[in-house]
Amino acid sequence: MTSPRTSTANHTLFNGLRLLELIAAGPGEFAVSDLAKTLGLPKSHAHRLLRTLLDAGYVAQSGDTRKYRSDFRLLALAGPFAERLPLRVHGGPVLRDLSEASQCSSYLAVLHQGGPLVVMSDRYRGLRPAHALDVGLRLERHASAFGKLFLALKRLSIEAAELKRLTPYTLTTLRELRAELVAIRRQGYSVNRRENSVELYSFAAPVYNATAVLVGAVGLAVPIAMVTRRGEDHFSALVTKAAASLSAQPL
Amino acid sequence: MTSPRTSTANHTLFNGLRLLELIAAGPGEFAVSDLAKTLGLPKSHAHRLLRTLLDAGYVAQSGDTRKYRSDFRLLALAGPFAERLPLRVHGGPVLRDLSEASQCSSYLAVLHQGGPLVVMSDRYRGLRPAHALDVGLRLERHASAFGKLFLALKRLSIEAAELKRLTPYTLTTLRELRAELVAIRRQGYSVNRRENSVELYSFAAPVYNATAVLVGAVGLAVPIAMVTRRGEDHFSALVTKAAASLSAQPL
DNA sequence: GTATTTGTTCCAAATGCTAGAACTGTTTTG
DNA sequence: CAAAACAGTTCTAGCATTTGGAACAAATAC
Repeated sequence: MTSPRTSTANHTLFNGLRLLELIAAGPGEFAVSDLAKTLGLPKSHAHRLLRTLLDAGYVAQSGDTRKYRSDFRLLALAGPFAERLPLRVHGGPVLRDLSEASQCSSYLAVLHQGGPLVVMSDRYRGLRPAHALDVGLRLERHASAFGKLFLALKRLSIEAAELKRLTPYTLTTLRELRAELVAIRRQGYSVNRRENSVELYSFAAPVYNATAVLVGAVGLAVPIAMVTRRGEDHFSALVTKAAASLSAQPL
Repeated sequence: MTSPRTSTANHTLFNGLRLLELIAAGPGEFAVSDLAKTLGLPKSHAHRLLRTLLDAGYVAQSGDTRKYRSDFRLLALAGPFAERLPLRVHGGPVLRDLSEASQCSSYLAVLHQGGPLVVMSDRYRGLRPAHALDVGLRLERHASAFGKLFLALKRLSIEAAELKRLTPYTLTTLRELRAELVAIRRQGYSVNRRENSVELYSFAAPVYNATAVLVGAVGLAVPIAMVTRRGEDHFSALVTKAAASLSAQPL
């Protein structure tokens, strides 16, 4: 949902989807008033939309607090689609192996509407903290390993206005970013060095299908302590190997 | 989506969601005319709804055939919700082990709006055929192992009209079904013997949380050939064990 | 080459959505 | 403990929005 309203689109459906996204994204329950405020809608209107989502089975209402939360029907929407995605089908074992080998959270992402979007994740069992990337999340193009990888390999254009500073390490000038993209194209993988969160490094490598078309990328989020101990090369080698093994599958 | 329209609900949102479900469920692409016909809407109206879904990023349009298909944004809806479900989080390894041990497809289901709904699936690698149950699918209450299990343990009421015959083995009288439910309560698991598809047996066992509340069930779909070879007890023991190990987790 | 599809655009009519105010119950506050 | 503030829900009436038939162009079938 980028623009609040487009030329000729269905207002009701659009707002209903925004509402559903909001409830689906956050954990826990949501009050009507808060939802209405967030979306800039009158309370009664939000309430009506909620009732429709309720009837359709996408949200449920807590019996006592009267607040709204996601309901299981939501799974019916994305489930079949997700299960048919070749990248996800074959990516499961690859991510599992990668998480096992690196002892970190691993991810699969695709390029969607010009930016990276997480389509699968697998976290190393035993390691809690660094599991911030939910499936469906869109990442910053200039401050994520996935984003920089796609910018580099698809040679996408980007404007200076987009380069928002997120940490002291974020690349905020086109000059810096362009140099980085050249390096990424040369080495075949990308590294995000605390550019998005000061606690994390991340790595990403491209996945190609049988006809050599870029179809996605494999990624890895690594706490800084682990990077200083094992070195960047260790992790970049792991993601590159994982991406290569996924590229060998029939995608 | 049970009833076509409810008393006081948003028509546009409701139809838009039905449209999105339709596209998300089926594989491949969909033509505007077919979608309109299926939903009983005028073509121009369906087209407008599609444009809204397009703008929102939930569907994409093929450049040449002009047909519509699901797009990645769909994952953003269910992704975060699915990843936070304790049953799914802890169920992954359990289903994997179960699929490995049984060499069959295994499933996780919950009770939703009075019927069983698949929330996770894992198919045994190497075995293609019996992977019919998509995540999000709702099953027959009287002709599925999950359905009968929930009917038995939650003591739900069911009417004779619902007992549609699907195969020669389907239980189509309340008398038969009641006897079956008594047996299920006694043995603690349920078996579906070709009652839904003539090629499949299926097994289901209940999952309880720490406070002994029924929160879901573990299931297994087994081709008849394998049942005759290994016996029912083999598979019922496997699902029961898997369900017990999942019940031991913090759900 | 014709005829029947397809997806898309247009527009007028009225449906049904919108949003403010009123209502009821619960929680917070003085 | 009163009373005020705020929760979710219901009501209503005006008018913006959706609606759906018909017209359009392009692609496909015959």
